Amino acid sequence: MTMGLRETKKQQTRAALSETASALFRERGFDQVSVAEIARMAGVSVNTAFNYFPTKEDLFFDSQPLAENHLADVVVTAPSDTTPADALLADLLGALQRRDPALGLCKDAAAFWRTVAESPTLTARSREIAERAERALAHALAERSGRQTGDPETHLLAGALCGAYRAAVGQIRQRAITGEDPSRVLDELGPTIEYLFSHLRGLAQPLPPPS
Amino acid sequence: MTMGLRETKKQQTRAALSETASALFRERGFDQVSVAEIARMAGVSVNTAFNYFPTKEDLFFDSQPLAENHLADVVVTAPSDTTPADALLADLLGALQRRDPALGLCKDAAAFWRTVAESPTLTARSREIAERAERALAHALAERSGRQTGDPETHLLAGALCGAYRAAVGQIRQRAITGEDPSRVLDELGPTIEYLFSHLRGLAQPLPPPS
DNA sequence: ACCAAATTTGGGTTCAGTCTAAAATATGAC
DNA sequence: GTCATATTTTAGACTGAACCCAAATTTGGT
Repeated sequence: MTMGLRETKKQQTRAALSETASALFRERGFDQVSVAEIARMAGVSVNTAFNYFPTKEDLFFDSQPLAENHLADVVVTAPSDTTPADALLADLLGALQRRDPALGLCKDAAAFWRTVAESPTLTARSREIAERAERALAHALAERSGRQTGDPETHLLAGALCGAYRAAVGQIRQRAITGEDPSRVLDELGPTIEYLFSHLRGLAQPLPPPS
Repeated sequence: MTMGLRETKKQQTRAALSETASALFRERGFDQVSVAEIARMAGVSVNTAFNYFPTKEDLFFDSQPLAENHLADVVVTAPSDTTPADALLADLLGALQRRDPALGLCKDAAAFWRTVAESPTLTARSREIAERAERALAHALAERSGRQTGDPETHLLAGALCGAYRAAVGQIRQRAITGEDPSRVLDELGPTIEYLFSHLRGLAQPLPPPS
């Protein structure tokens, strides 16, 4: 339980790597920093770096991990008389109002997402996460409606909801990156988002006719 | 006009690269073939290969290019009394019935998409294309509704429509890959797709209240 | 046949990522 | 404390994608 010296050192090494990586990426961008450089500055060999972080991207997202289960959680924890669309809408508006860092609505979060946007590799990784989030959402929707996992209907529904959600987040982040005022973003996008999701509402609850 | 020897040779080289790549990829998969090998078998240097195809993925998708403007085209060319959702639905069902290769609904197309699915790199690339397709769709929607490009509403709408479309195509391709009978796929997914898009219909036409 | 422009090539370099075998280090038993 | 064992770290070599340059080749026009 007390975690021996071995375990402690491992955590230190890991933290050292993650932190120096984070600092370097922040000041120079993802593609302008090599893993070798990070390892050197963390006082460790390149092999050790790859031992803790299988890819360079993992080194980046360690400090600010992308929550791939967020959408599913939102839907699962929503009260049972709420449609998935409404649950996601509420989540989005809430995040907007509380200036959630995941949306880039504060100085350093904006810098984080700018770094992501500037690197094709990181953008690709975040698309991958989004895809996993969509699958998780499909799973959650299936659970909620008592359907078996893998039911095509839940996947299509998840696709539409996730597509809308991602587009909304994308618009928000884009504005956050360009340094737009958060409350202006809220005013500008809030109604549009609300409008869109209100139309998505109808598509959630009724199961398709069993024909 | 007649295309001199120079141009002819270029096309030959290009074709040789594309074809040998295609053959190698088909029989061994994307990651099990190196650009060096392709170049060698095409009787050309590695540098020349990269001269014609900036990345290895381009070498793959040259034979079966992903149409990143398809969605936009569908919406643009649809009769003006049709909603975008209906246009996309019709396109999808049409492709399903005519066993469009883009859906993997024939032997070699299924193999193509299996190869894509088995390679993280190729999957990433196809996600990238999908994103561009979504942007193009947003642009087309803006055009259609006389709005200015970049209007957030069109982006959100495109996100939802594109999300649904992609999920549908994903389901179809997955079944095609596992060798399911195309007409069974149609029976199984057709109604679900129709159901989903019919609910998306309402969200297309009415512009948001000007507040 | 010759010159200029375009194409191809060889060689070199960087960087991510993998592998193996050898050093360094912690742990537990005595 | 010391020794055997397990774990971590390291050096070193290697592959594959991708970029760069300068030299060699080929082609088009004359």
